[in-house]
Amino acid sequence: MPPPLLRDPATVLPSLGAPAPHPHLLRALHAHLLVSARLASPSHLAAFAASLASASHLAYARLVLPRRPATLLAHNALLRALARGPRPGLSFAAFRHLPLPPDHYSLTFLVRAAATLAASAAAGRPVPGQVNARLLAVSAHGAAVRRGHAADPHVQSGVVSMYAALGDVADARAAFAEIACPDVVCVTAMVGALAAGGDVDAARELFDGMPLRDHVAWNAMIAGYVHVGRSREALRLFDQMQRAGAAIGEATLVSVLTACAQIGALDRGKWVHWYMRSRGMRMSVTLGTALVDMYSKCGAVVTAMEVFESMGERNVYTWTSAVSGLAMNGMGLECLELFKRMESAGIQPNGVTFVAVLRGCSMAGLVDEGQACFDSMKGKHGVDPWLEHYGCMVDLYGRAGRLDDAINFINDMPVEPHEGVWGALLNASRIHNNVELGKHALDKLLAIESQNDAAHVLLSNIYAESQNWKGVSRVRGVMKAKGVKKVPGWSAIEVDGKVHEFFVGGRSHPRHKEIEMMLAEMGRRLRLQGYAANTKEVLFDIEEEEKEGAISLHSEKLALAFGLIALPEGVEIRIVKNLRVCKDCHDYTKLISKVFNREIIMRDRNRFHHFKDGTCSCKDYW
DNA sequence: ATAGGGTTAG
Repeated sequence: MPPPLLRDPATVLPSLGAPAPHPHLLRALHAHLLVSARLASPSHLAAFAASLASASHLAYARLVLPRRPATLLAHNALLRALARGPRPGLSFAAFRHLPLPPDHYSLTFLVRAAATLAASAAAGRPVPGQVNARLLAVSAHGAAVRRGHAADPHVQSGVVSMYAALGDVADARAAFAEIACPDVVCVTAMVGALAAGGDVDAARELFDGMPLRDHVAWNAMIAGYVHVGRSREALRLFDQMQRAGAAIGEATLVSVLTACAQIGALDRGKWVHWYMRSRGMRMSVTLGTALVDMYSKCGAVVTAMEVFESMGERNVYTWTSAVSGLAMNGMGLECLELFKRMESAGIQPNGVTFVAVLRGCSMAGLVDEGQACFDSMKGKHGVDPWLEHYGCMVDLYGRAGRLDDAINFINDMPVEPHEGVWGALLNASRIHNNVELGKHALDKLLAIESQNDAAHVLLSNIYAESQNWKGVSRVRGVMKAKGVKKVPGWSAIEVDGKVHEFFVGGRSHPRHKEIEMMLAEMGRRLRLQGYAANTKEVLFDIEEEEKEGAISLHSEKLALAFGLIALPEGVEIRIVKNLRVCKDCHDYTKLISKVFNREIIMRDRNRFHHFKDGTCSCKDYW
């Protein structure tokens, strides 16, 4: 009786991500295959070759394969295993040494290998073997053309997404244009390529023109909207997808959850969670991670942690989401604790994880702990600090008022400081009203990036907070002269599952009349409490919103007024803003929470503010 | 007897 492993060639195939079979097992397997004469069967040989190729047993595969009559089946199995393995670049070596002419299967595997390498390179991950992803992509495409398989639909769709993974929309377009009669898969690949390149409108046009859309096509389009931050459109498309009766699967829900996270659509996010449970969907790592992210970005950090704890399998993304969620919600100590748990669990943190922990420490004023984390990066975890991490450290010292430490840290940096480092110093100067240091940081910042909008706005706010109105108008003049563009700010609020978006000074909401009346009422009641706008027409929103005269209002005030009208008493008001909240709006919201006796949860670009009884969870430290 | 497009953290 052979071991169960040998009954079917398929069972010998390595599953993705599985550890490499132990050499002893491979030798035993080899012996069995030889003795039972199964190695003469091409399918068994193919399965065995794939098993050998699954990791570091490539040499063994090279030893076994040439001793048998060459079959493309076995060699394709090798290519397939290599393309899906940890070092896809090895497919190219195997391809070059093929003893037979490759077929359309071989080319499909080669293209997939190139696409995987391209994706790694685009993500900034080191490519094993130090290969040039673009060179390999072009050579894979070229091989397909030379071998006469460039017209195979499987190869074509792969080539389109391969160029998309490289970030080369023009080449993806060119490859797509060559397809005489693109099928639904090829068109979907192109929709994804256009969306990844940022041109979602072109993607949408292509999508709308599709004679037939399957669920993957819908997913590609929804993900495209999410990718460029047009989450409301993503959610609208998801509604249409359901009405169209397309199959809703994991990939769809992950994109929908990402959209909910972006705009703080907690009710919709909860609905997805409910939907998963009602359909008995498995909580995969990806789906669970998306849920943790959604709940924490919607301010429901307790639920986020419940989901996190309930997950059977967690990877570095899951842990990082949770660490980042705690940081964002101002729970610096808990964030640090979870990070330590991650270390004990043997999950290797990466650069993104460290950005999250350092930000958590920074927001909670945990200077020594943050310093210890930073010091452990390289030695203990083998993670080389990025410029972002240096920026986090300057932020950590600077926020805590240790401006000298921040400056010394910058002077001791082994690399040239980038705009983020100077930006952090500039922000620290603002918090601690150090105009001189702020000017210095700004000079450095503008020398690197003269069009930096946030820098100008920050300097203006430093002047404003120290009542230097001349300085403020000078900065504004400079901005106008240079044509520095400001990102428009928005605030979103969800009411009955519908997300309402407000822009600065906006009047386009259907209930704008009521909002105006509510704003007047809010102002009247605040004045009774002694509130006076601490800055008249001069204070910018911390980043880019501009206040133009007394009638213009920051978007969060509009959203807040609408929340007071549309949400019943006792229900907390949740607002999500794309920029940082300014001091005036922060003071205003604190008082509103007291005067109207409402809990207000506001997420800005960096963190959450939980307002209650006239105080904020950030302790005015942001 | 092997194959293509869509999904997670800053």
